[in-house]
Amino acid sequence: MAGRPETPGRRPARGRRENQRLRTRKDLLQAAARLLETGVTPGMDEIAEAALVSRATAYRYFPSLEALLLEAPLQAEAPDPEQLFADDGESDPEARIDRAVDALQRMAYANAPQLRLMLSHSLARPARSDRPRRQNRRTQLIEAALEPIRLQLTQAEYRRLCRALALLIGTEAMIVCQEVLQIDERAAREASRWAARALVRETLAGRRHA
Amino acid sequence: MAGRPETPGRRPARGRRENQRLRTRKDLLQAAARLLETGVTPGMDEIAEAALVSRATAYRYFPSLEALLLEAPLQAEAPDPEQLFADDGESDPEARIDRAVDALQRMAYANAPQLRLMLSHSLARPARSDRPRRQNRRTQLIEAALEPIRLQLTQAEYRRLCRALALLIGTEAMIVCQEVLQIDERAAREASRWAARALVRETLAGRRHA
DNA sequence: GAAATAATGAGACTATAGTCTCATAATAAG
DNA sequence: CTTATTATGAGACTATAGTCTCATTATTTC
Repeated sequence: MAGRPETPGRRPARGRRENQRLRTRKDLLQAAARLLETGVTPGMDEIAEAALVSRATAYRYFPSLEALLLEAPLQAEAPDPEQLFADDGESDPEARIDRAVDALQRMAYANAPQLRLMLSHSLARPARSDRPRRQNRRTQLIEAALEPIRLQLTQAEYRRLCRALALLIGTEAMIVCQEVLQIDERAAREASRWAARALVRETLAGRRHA
Repeated sequence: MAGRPETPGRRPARGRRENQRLRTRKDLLQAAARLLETGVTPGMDEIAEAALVSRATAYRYFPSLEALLLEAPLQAEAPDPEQLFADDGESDPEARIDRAVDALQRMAYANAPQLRLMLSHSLARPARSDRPRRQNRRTQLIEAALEPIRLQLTQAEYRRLCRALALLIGTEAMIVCQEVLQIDERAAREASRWAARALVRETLAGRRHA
């Protein structure tokens, strides 16, 4: 029989021809990632061809082009929050936010074409519970950056600040800068950075005066 | 000859059969808007059928499905900046920003399904000069709100503030609140509003201390 | 090595976006 | 009314996403 070679939902079945399947899967994801870096949405044909695999096989491993693109590895990964603040004892909250904003926005721009596509696909249909949720890198990064001042704030203040900061960074902020403001990456980073600092400053100032 | 009936780029040619063309165009846009409100992306076939027009005619008026969807009228229109600040002499910049943020976010949530689709389409492919640009309501609204304090700021300060505010409102901010933060409309408006006020306050405070 | 099993390739098939051509219907001008 | 002009409808055509079937190839097992 033709059959599916380990459709995502199936159990591992680790005894039988696992390496071959893992290699095919990896080849597809790598080919997709390579093509995505060009900024043009690759078709299933192109990806399959680049992976030296037939189109039918590609569909055996991924139920749709979208699923493949969503799993394609990012060119530059988001920095690990732990690691970003691990080396030094920097406790100035503005400096820490600065670093987080900078790291995330650089990552976003480095993966701009792919992130745009991922967002586009996730918006194409109304949220469904069975659909894989989109990754969320920014919340962890923001919380890590605010860690030193968390206890100085009420829960309401902290939550309010976290939410506002989430609006200033990540894929969506990049989109606004590209499509609406039409400014380059450097100016975009500048804008996010200034706003983030200002919100932290404002929060702490309000705390002191209260 | 078959011919195009006033392709967007052509000159008005206002003498010859203009009403017929305007009516067809309006019918297409209205049909698209009606279908979009269901939250599902309509196909050109569906729109043309709903507009009682052939598919070929639809393509004569709009170069692509995307172009049609981008021009489709929103269910609740964004408030006219002039009108929003016309009636009273409110000059407190924070109050004005408050009003602008509130108005735009209410509009965004009222048109959430359609705006999500519009954004999705505009992200699906890399920006191309021949592709219809997306609408931009927020910039005008922000500038109108900041009008009373514009002269108190340097151009750099003003531009910086405008850019930062653009990150806090509009479709993308709504997306972040829905998908990343997963908060309801009221909490989202609250977040945008507080952040916008804080940035205005911070800008003016920095001005005074300088 | 031979048999059973699983992955793959080739290709037919459907659906929708978009293009193009030609015939027809509606309108304006004489 | 007649004629030229213009919008429209019908349908053929290409391209790509996605599905499905079947033969072939590669791997495992005995």
